[in-house]
Amino acid sequence: MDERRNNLLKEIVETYIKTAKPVGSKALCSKFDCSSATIRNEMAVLEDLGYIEKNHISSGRIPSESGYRYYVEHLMEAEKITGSDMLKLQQIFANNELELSDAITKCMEIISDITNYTSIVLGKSSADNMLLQVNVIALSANQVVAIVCTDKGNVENKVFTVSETTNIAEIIKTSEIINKMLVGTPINEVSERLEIEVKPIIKKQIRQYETIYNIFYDAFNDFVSNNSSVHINGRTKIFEQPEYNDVAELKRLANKLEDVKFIEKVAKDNEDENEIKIYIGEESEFDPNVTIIRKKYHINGEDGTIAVIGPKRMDYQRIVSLLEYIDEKLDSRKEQNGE
Amino acid sequence: MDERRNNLLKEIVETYIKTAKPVGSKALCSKFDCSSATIRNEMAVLEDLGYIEKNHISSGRIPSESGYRYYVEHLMEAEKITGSDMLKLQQIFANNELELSDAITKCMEIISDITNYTSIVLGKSSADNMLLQVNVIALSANQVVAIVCTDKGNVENKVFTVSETTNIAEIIKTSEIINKMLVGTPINEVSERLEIEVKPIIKKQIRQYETIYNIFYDAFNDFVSNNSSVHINGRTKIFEQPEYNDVAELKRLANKLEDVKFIEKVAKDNEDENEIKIYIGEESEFDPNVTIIRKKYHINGEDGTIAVIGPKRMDYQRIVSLLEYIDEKLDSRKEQNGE
DNA sequence: TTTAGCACTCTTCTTTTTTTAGTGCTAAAT
DNA sequence: ATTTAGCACTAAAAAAAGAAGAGTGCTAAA
Repeated sequence: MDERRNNLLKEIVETYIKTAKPVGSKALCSKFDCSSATIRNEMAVLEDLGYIEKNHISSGRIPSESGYRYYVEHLMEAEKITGSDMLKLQQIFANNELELSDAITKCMEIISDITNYTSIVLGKSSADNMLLQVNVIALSANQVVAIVCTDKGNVENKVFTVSETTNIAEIIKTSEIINKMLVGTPINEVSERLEIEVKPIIKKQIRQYETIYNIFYDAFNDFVSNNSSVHINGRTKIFEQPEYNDVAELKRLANKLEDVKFIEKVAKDNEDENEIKIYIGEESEFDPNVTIIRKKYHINGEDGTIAVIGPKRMDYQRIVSLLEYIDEKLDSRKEQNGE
Repeated sequence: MDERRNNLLKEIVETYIKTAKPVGSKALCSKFDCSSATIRNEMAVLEDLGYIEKNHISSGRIPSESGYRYYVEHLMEAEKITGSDMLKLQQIFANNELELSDAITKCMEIISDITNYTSIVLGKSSADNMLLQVNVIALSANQVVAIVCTDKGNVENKVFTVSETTNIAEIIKTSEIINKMLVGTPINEVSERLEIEVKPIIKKQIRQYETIYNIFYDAFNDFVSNNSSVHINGRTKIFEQPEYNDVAELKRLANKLEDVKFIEKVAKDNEDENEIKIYIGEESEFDPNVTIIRKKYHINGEDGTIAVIGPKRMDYQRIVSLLEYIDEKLDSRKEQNGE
């Protein structure tokens, strides 16, 4: 891979990103000051190396997955964010009243809007949350709402209908017992300790302990299963990309983008590193025709992930610079808040 | 419209619903024991009346919007729900532990699954909710979570980062003042009364009243703007219908189905009646190519709407019977709960 | 090493032809 | 007064054929 070859591959990738059309040799000669035949010879080498491929024998070339990978690792310039992109995000961070988590959500909405890709914010992974407090509020003679709050500020609530004979005072008393015994317990262990430690206690003190136990058991279970916040913006934006011009393909992808659990799974960043990560095509584990770019973030001691889903032919440079910009701004705000 | 003509229209509508293909005269003669020419004569009349139309001069007929309307109003049999459909919903209501609102959500998921249409549950229209209680819980030295609860059991929470110098005790004191003064206030009037009545009071008692006032003001505002629950199931199910075989059409509809606010608006049932309502094509105000069927429900003193969005060529009978079944079950559970 | 030249391959677009499903109308039959 | 058989006619969809275009690979000369 000498310099010219690198430049050629870079040019092919970037042209294809811009036009979505296979790149032919003739279109490139002016840029490289040589004949199309020379370009063709070089292209043949790049094809042997597996970086580019063609749809059929006489078409122009498109980057292969390893071509894109080579591009993002060696060729892409870590260009600064463009002025107009920056402007739009700046406005969000200019508002100091805005909580950081809301700022991130807003940023990702904007990114989806300006880039026509799907963007995702995964926050509140309650996994390592601890129980801080459980409140019970009576709504009427036979309805109560149980509110569970964790140390990271995640709150879930559940309304319960109880029979008229159930004593609401007893429910509240039970909540006090739980607060005394279980505060600080990791939220996914609460159900277990509730059964083993709390149930025997309330059995003695509470008349209708069975019914009441079930209320809290359900409330905590609901917490664990519901408590993840996913924001998906512009789910259908990706369809505007010219490669999605086939009904079957469109339906296939639309279905996948419907499945929040699946998106959550592939977008979630469990790794330790703090870098921007790029998953191209098959690597994405979401769909062979998309690329996912994602970045972990930390605010208030909680982890989250922001991610962008676009076609493999996505504007890597732009997305990377946008995500980096958000990260910078986040850091400077955190310093400002003295964290 | 004599009997034969009614039967003919019914047959045309139902055949088209089943096959999605224009219905020709020949296919109908066996059912009516006459020649195709006779059918053609009758069809010409139905066309003059505006109940059926053809795509081009030599195609079979498809029902027009007024044809569908005539069908649902005069021809459709109020058939009982089929056994297999009933079975699936029965399982949900069999579980007496399940809160009714969760049961409805589950039912609509099932309906979307078994019918391949999009289904919607609109609940929690906090419009006529009253403030029941506001709680503040400290998470750390500079973070608090404010939890707002209404008399109907709607709960929203918001995390606030405050500067180290803000006294959390003062925040909690403010929440107590609010609880004393504003409990029972309709939720959408709370912000106003907070400004006019509460602000002057806390100005005297609370040192950092400006910052703290803003926290509560934001929390209530968030409540009003966030607090509507919309569940949309199978957003892309409708694409499985054979009429959606055109990329442009698909994108158009996919975009509309992305817009939760818009769906909420068209699905919401503000009218007084308690009947199942059917909006065909243009009537839907959502999209000329879809039908929306919806039904109001009441549980625990709150209104909600369930709705199904499908092609105009949707299985009216089936959806109506499914929604009726849910309504029946709801009623019997409410009696059981003594409401 | 580069380049001009040329045959060759596929795709895409346009046009033409064929097939098919259905109609409307007329005139005869019931 | 209906119903029906018969037939000419239409439009769409499918298949076939032709023409144009974009791009390649290879060879041989520069």
